[in-house]
Amino acid sequence: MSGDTREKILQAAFTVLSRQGYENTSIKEIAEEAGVAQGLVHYYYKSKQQLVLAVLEFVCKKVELGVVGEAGALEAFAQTKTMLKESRDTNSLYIQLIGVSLHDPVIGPGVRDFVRSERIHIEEIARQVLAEREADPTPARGIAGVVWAAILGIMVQSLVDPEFDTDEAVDALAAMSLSAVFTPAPSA
Amino acid sequence: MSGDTREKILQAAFTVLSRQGYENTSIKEIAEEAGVAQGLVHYYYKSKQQLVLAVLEFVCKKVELGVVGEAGALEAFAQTKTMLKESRDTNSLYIQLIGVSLHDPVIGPGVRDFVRSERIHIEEIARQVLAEREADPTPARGIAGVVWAAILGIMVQSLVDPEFDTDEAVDALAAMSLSAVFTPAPSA
DNA sequence: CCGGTTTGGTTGAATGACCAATCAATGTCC
DNA sequence: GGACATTGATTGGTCATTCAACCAAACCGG
Repeated sequence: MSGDTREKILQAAFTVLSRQGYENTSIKEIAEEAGVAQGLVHYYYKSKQQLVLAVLEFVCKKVELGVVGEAGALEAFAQTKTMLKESRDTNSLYIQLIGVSLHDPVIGPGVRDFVRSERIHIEEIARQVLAEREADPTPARGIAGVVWAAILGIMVQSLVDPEFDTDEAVDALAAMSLSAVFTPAPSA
Repeated sequence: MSGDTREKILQAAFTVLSRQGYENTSIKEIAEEAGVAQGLVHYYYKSKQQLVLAVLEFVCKKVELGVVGEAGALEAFAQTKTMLKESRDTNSLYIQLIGVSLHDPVIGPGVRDFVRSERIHIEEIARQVLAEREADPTPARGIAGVVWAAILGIMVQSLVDPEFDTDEAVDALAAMSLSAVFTPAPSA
């Protein structure tokens, strides 16, 4: 039952990390939560960092979206809204790891690849929307960068500030993104 | 020379934090960098967390912007560009502390207030731009939330991914923000 | 002008705790 | 009997925080 234990550890790690945060979480606590011996955690994951990266992948598989198409962009924003409401624990872990990644040689590359793939996903959506309007696809990359950035920033605000109006922000983002499609950007 | 030592400690703390990151930084190292005894750090700052919060305030005073007005919005985006290039250390600390704040009762409120005040600052600019166009000021709050969010997200990408094109993203953000002023958002 | 005293600043060693990672030993299934 | 899975004690550190002692300068009564 190897794959089973592996997953048990991942799930336990996520639980403890969500409750206590990265730097207040010890391998010992994760092992206890999973009901296994401390050494077993290191048997499956060479270091705490690799474990945490695996946890990030593990919990983000569940959140993955799969939208494309015309009104699909609007659909994607709607999904973003519920994601911001319902995956708070996952998002919280994500933000934390971004912070850690800035000074950790293992987590750094892992998070960077993660961020890239998300942005590229958004870029594809942007490209499709632009194609449907028969507009120049060039600004897609810049727009995707901004949209990803905005979603992350909204995520941060909704986690940090309980009074922040998340839906309002996502609506504003949707409006800004779509209006940008009509008025081409002035080049620097 | 009390205020002097205080500042020496803050500066040293920033140096070490920038080099090593929050969780790899010990009070001992900060004291060494400042050339004082370990105990002195706790004499001025009751805990590591309060010290780090003070550092954030200390380094952000230097970055503060003071722009308003018509083309002032464009000016603000230009300033944002150079801020993203030149204050990387400060930004890195900021992002890290956001992550830590999610599970720290001392740093949490500190960062939250920080984020709020920044967003309010942007909201004022947005309100002025809308006023000049004689448009409805209602969407200012939502727009400000998105603009702050986007700047933070761009900051993250530029720190995490060396291949990220920061200027392109800021240009796209400027274009999106300004075009949003003309086409009012559809309400949910 | 001068002893003594208070006060604020400063020291560095000691405390008590915690942790990631290792490893030899044990168990379990084929 | 061998490979994989699991144990938990051990190792070698690290850390934030506390504390008793030390120092110097300002202060004050005489």
